Amino acid sequence: MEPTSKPSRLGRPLSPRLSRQAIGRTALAMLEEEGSISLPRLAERLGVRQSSFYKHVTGRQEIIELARGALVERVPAPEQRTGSLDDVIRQTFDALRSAYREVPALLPLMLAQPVSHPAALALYDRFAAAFEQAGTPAHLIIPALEALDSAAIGATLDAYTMEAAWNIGDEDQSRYPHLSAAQEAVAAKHVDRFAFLADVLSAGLRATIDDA
Amino acid sequence: MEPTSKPSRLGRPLSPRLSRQAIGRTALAMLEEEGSISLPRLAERLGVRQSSFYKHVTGRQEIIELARGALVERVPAPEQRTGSLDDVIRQTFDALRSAYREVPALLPLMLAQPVSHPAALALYDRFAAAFEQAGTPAHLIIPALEALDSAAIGATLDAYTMEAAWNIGDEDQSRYPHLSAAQEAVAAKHVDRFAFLADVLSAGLRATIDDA
DNA sequence: TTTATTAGTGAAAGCCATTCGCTTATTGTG
DNA sequence: CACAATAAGCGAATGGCTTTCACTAATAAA
Repeated sequence: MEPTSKPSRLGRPLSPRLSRQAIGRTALAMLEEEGSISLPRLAERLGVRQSSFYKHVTGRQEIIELARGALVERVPAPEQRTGSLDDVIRQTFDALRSAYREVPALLPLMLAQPVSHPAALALYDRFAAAFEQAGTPAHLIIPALEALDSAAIGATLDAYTMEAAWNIGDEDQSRYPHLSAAQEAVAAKHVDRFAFLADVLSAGLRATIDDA
Repeated sequence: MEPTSKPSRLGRPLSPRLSRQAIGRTALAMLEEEGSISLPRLAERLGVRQSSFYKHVTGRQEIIELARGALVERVPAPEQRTGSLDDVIRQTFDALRSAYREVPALLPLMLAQPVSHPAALALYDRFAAAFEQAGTPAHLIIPALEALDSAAIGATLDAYTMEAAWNIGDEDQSRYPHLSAAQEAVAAKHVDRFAFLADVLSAGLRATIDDA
């Protein structure tokens, strides 16, 4: 006879079908594939009715927070024990950007609520440790992290949302002459905006930190 | 007899009660005061039923875009004709940040969709002109603007959302030692995160632009 | 004057998040 | 070992949301 799995339509199932981790991971996958989260569809994916979520979670917001956790799980720890400030800056920026770029649709949801998932806090803690070890003054660590995080988020959203957007409609080019000229120039030179941002942040952070 | 105003429950009203501008401005006000937009409540504010919106607008998304337009209307044009690159950088960052800080709740909504409002494009065009005039190479204007915009958005959201957030729960401080140490240090020194970001961007952008 | 268009209304459809009472399995206690 | 307490599902219902569509009355055009 079947040990676990499918039968029994009513009452507690033989083995649990949900867990906070499974919810977070599936929500993240749904965001990647469909671009949004809805509880009915999420429930369907997990072979469960929507009302079941509330045994594991207080509501939609917490599911988004679990998706953040699932995303953060993918970010690798900072590499080596000893790195220059430049290395740390670039590794941090790179790690954040790589994570975000795979699920841009999560960003607007994430940004609408505070960070509370332990895995996310732990990740920031690891980054803070790396900055500390690279000699950053304690009072500048958080500002530096915020700068990198903001830039990574912004760059991801720009690539995701804006790309098509301020590619201005052909006939309207004359309305925004400076903008469309700049647009053409950046396209012609295939500027790597991500590398540009990394350079800006590295130069700016190093200068400002050493100044202090 | 009353020339315009209230009577007539059915059919076209004597004078129009809605306009795209009014919708955008009221939506922005609602975001400032209530922190979110809903069409029923927006309709109530405007003395109208929700279905009326669809005579002026294709849907919720477009209303958000109109709110972006209303926000952008508040941003002053770049000051003087001739400014150093540093001036332009700081004025741009400042203008964006000042606008965003008054309606942080709009940011997650804005970020979920492309920029299409003419006033917003016109604003970016003015910024592009200022960079151009300050001698920025054409292919770096857009990347520089994106960097400033991202940073302004990130700084605003950090102040709005995170403040309470990675103020870690007291008992959990030991779980994130580096983060909470950094948190204490930044609090003790009253670091002005906004000024820090402005310095980082200014130094970084100038270095990277002059390099090219 | 007639006709077309415009800007409102009202009702309804369909999605969504959330709550609650119910059922069945598991866990802990005397 | 019985048996209470708890845990994890389900089903149904509520209330909010966006959007659509047929309607009505005022204005603009022919």
